Order: sequence, then structure tokens, then C-alpha cells
Amino acid sequence: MDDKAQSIIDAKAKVLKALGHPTRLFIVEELARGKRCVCELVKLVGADFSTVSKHLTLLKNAGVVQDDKRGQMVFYTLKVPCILRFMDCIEAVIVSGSCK
Amino acid sequence: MDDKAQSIIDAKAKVLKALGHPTRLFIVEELARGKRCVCELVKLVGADFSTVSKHLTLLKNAGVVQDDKRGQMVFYTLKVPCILRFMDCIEAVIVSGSCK
DNA sequence: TATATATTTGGCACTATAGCCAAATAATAG
DNA sequence: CTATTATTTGGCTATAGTGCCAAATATATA
Repeated sequence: MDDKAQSIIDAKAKVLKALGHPTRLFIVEELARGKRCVCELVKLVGADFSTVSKHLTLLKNAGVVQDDKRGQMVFYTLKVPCILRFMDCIEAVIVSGSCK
Repeated sequence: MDDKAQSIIDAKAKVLKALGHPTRLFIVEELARGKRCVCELVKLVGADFSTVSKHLTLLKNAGVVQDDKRGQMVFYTLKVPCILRFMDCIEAVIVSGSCK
């Protein structure tokens, strides 16, 4: 495999890895319903502000979300909504049975 | 969030996490082209036999691949091919620019 | 300016993951 | 049975990820 192919794989893996954490996946699914400020997500997730902020930073670096500062609040939105359509397939993996 | 919703999120995150590693993603994309024995994947990946075997076990536990033992060789196949269709969306995330 | 609110960053402890080697297991050939 | 090949498992070290607290930053308001 050449360098270019490798870096494409790496970039895709990075996106998938970003989605591969329960809290971050929850955030992404919540953002699919509309923009949310960090404070709202903190309440929904039930973790520390700093923890949620770091998850959001990671999602942003992966290109999954984008932020929009309004006054003292920061709103996050899903950057690539097609990610949500994929979830049907992931659910198919789950119900197919051999998840341990 | 109730326990059931949480366990669904956890299961989906587990699948995404399994895909979120360059070597495992490479394996999945290779398996999309057809069944492969471990020895073939070892050559393609260029890692130790044990390393590849462990990645395959993880993918199997996540429900992404299945194995089929034929004699002394074990062939792996993609269990839920729809995963590959998702890659187009992941690529959209990549090209959208803010990947670091 | 002082204060309050929203968010991020630094730092730390804890846990999890990756990958190698060596050993164990399984199947086949001789 | 022995040797060989294919694969998995155990064990280890190194590295990365998670989540909390405390501190820093940014913005708004009195």
C-alpha cells in the first residue's frame, strides 16, 4: 500500500474512531436533531463540562462537527449529516447477533 | 437516557470503534473484495500474525466479520457489507476540510 | 472595574489498546 | 507418532484515551 492510500485509510479511521465512543456518538445523534450549546450537551450527557468539551474538540478535529460562537455560548452542529444515515447499517450489525 | 437506549448506543459505538483503526479498516476494505485467509491478510497488512489475529477477533466480536475454518486455514468474510457503502460518507467528512 | 457565566485547557490518575515474542492449539502430511 | 503449517492465546511493555478537578480564558452584565 502506498503512502497516499495509507493516509486516506488513516483519515477515515480517524472519523470512525471519533464516532466510536458512547458519549461522542450520543452527542452526534443529539446534534442530528439540531444545534446545541455545550451547556445543553453537558446536561444531557451528565458528565463534567471539561469532559464534554474535550469530546467536542475531538469531534471537531475529526471533521464531524463545527462550532459557532454566539456571545459566551458555543453552539455545535453536525457538519456531515450523512453520517446519520449510516447508523441504520450499524444497527444491522448489532441485530445480526454476534456482538459480545 | 434509559438503560436500553444506553446499551444501543454502546453497541453502535463498539462497531464504530472496531472500524476506527487503520489496520482493521484496511482489513474490512480488503474483505469487501472477497474472503481472505489470515495468512493473506498478514502479508497485506505487514504485521505480526498475532497482531492480525487479534484485530480479526475484535472485528468478529463487534459483529463486523465472520470466520470460516477450512482445514488448517481460517477464512474471514465481511458479515454486513452495507458498512462499505458508508465509506462514501466518511470520505465526504475527510474532504470537507477540517481534519487535523 | 468587579462579578458571574460559558467554555477551554492543563494536569493528573486510571484504564484500555497496540503490537511484538513466545507458547499453545489445531489440522495436515509423511 | 513426528514434523510442519496455520492460527490463536498469554504475557509483556509502551502508548493512547478517559474523566475529573482546578485554573485559565472569554464574554456579558452590574
